[in-house]
Amino acid sequence: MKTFSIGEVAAHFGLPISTLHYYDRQGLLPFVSKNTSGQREFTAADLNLIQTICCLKGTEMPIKEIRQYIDYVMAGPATIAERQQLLRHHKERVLAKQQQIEHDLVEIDKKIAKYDSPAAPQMITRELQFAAHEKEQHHLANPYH
Amino acid sequence: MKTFSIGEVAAHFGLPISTLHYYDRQGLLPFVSKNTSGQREFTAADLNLIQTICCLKGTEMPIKEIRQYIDYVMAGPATIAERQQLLRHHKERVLAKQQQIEHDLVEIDKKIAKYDSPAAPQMITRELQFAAHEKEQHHLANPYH
DNA sequence: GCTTGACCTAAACCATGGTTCAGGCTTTAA
DNA sequence: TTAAAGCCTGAACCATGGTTTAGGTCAAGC
Repeated sequence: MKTFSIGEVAAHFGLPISTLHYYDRQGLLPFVSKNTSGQREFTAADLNLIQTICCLKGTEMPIKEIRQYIDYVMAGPATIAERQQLLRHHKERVLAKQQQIEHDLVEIDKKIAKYDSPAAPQMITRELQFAAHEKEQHHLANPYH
Repeated sequence: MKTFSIGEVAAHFGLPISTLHYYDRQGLLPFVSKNTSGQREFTAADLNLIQTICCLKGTEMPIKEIRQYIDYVMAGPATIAERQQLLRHHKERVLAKQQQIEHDLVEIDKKIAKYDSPAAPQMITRELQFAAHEKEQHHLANPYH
């Protein structure tokens, strides 16, 4: 079982090295050791934890919260309940966001479908006219061209 | 059909007024007119467009791209194809991101389940020991406690 | 043994998406 | 008719999540 250089790890996860440095600075990689000449050596276990970090980041967990999670991990088995709570809470947020996106996508799909209709130019022209009319009614400048 | 003040619109969409000002500065609200004394008056049609902006923002479309879309809208029916392409492209990106999140959530769920097991403390202690062992093997400092 | 590519840190820089502040007009309700 | 609340602009400020630069050390191949 060999160890990996930062360049290898970066390539493996498709991240710039600078991002790994940044994560380290933010306290996300306290588990990564350095060899006697100061270079980071990543073990297999390290890669697993970085994989987890990538999952959390991929689901938009803020760095500070990832850091909290990592701190729990570093503290050993005593923090299992806290880790679980943190992950559960995160999961709920992500699911809620997924729901909202789902909803927004429906609206966007409606727009796409509308633009697909052969009657789209007429409909849109009418809408534009109505909008202009509405402005006029209220003695407002017409911003449409 | 009345018009709405910026405060009313902000309340309606659950946004700070400052965000609407910001959007206007970024060119997202060229369709909003001002009355003779310089205050914005939002019409019903304006609210519809802002609703669309909220959908795009809710699905993480960057401001610049929302602006492009709005520019197309302002240009009238001639840009229907461009609007559709923009929305289709956006939709694809959102779906891809949803997929990736789905995948990440599975991993997170595994963690949660693992922490749920009564054997979790033992498992985690063993993992920790193994990680420490791996470090030792490579003559690296043990960062765990 | 020397060059080249990989790595190190610290600090500066950057883009994005806002928020806050200052100073001044407008509208509304007492 | 006047005070309070609401709106205006421009500019400064901020947090987040990195990236870039500078100046130096380290390691691998020739």
